[in-house]
Amino acid sequence: MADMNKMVNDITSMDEDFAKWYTDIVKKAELIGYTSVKGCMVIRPYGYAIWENIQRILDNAFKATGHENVNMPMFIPESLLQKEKDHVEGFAPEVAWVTYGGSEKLEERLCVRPTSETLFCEHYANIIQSYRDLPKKYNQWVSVVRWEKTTRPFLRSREFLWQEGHTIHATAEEAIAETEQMLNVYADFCENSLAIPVVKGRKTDSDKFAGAEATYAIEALMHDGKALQAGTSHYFGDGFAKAFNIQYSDRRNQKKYPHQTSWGMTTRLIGAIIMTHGDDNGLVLPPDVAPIQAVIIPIAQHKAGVPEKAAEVAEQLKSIARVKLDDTDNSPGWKFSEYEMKGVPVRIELGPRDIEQGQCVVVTRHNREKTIVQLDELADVLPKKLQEVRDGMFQKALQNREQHTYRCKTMDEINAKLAELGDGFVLAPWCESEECEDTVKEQTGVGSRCISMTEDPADGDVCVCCGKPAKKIVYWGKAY
RNA sequence: CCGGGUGUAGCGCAGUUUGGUAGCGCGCUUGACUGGGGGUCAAGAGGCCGCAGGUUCAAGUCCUGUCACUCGGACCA
Repeated sequence: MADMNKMVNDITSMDEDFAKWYTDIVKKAELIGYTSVKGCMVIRPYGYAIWENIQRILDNAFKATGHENVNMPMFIPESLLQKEKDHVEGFAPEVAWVTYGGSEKLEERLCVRPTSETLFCEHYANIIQSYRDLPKKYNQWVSVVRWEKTTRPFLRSREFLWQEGHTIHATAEEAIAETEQMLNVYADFCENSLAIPVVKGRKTDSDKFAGAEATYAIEALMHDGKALQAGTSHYFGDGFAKAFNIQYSDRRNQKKYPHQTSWGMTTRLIGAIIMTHGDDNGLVLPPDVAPIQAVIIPIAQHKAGVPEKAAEVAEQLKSIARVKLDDTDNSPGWKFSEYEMKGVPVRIELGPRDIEQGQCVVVTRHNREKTIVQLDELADVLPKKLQEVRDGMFQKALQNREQHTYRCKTMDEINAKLAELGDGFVLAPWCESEECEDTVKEQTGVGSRCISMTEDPADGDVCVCCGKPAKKIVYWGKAY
């Protein structure tokens, strides 16, 4: 790769952690996209194809749980954004403003949506009168803008693509159930389709979404031990409904405030894939979302019969998987490296020797294992190999997470574990005070990622920081 | 917002200290041989040295200004 030189030079002048980050993400991200225009991502075709696959799978899951797709405007009038106090305060520092329309100065500034709660609320206020109008379950696939000061490819860019789901329900119970359901949809998607093991948890108050009553998140551990928030699901209570005066009449003709949720996943998922699975040879893509699931590489193409057989195999596999035949005149070695770098899960090598014996060589990307497969069995073997790659990737990531999850009772223990075993998740009890949360971050470098949903403190557990009785078990970690 | 760094061929860089014909690697083009891990050889194309002033017989190199990009810190999907 041409940019390798730059990488090596840059690394020599960086500390080790940063060099690792750089190798992991910049080198790999450049294959599929990069941040270039004013901190906004340019996503190349290969990267966009990954996103399209992510969209397809998630969208099906949303439809299956009763959501409808809509599209809200990109611009939000300032007055509308101002309606919910916490919400504005949270987003104000990072919104981009439109102040001119053509050469005319606008009477009211328009903000470029950083998220669309306010627009959905405006919509709800217009359409909801009766309990019969509830629930409404919407989703939209759009881009949003947050004027970040520092940007990173796929992990943080000023404009990013995402889906945002917005729902409104008659009761708090229903809304809470929705919040949890979508968190589960996200977690299942990450684990099954992306082969990324995730921790489900609730955000601490200091970390929750601006305007939310509760924020739930899935957190994944990258292979360098840093944590990445891969998706969020918020429960709003009736705060937005009150701010936007959304009311419905219940069965007894009483005016009630409905309860809302929102949830989102972004192109950051592509960053998560890169950072979780990537290795020294480049990307490793989960088969479900890989643009090319299997690449066929003919060897010694000039020899009679080789191109014909390769084309025949490609044709045969076309309906089974996303298959590409690379019949360019690059050398086979070059192609091997190329598709490994691009993370193609399965490679099929087909040369004169193979053809003579009615076989081919199948190589799985995650472990680079070679298997000889009879050509007439290939159609059955390929789906199994793809599954094998998914499972192998998941196990590898899970193992990495387990090796880098430390149970700690004291601050000293946290520092010792991190120093000895490297960055990772720290599982430690907490008293629920914000002061302790801050102190832990200051003294150990790990911030609170989320509160465990599966585990509560045992009797006698005390806060890792202040020593008072613990109320929650928290996942701590360094964040991207 | 604070503090560093860099602008020279498509990409990555050297050349700047000490002013004197514009260089290297990769990529690209053409052809030949090759082909089971980025293969070999040959011949080519490609530059307003970020921009604007200044000093000088002479500026990529020195001076002044300016623009752009980038990295780290603090904040965030």
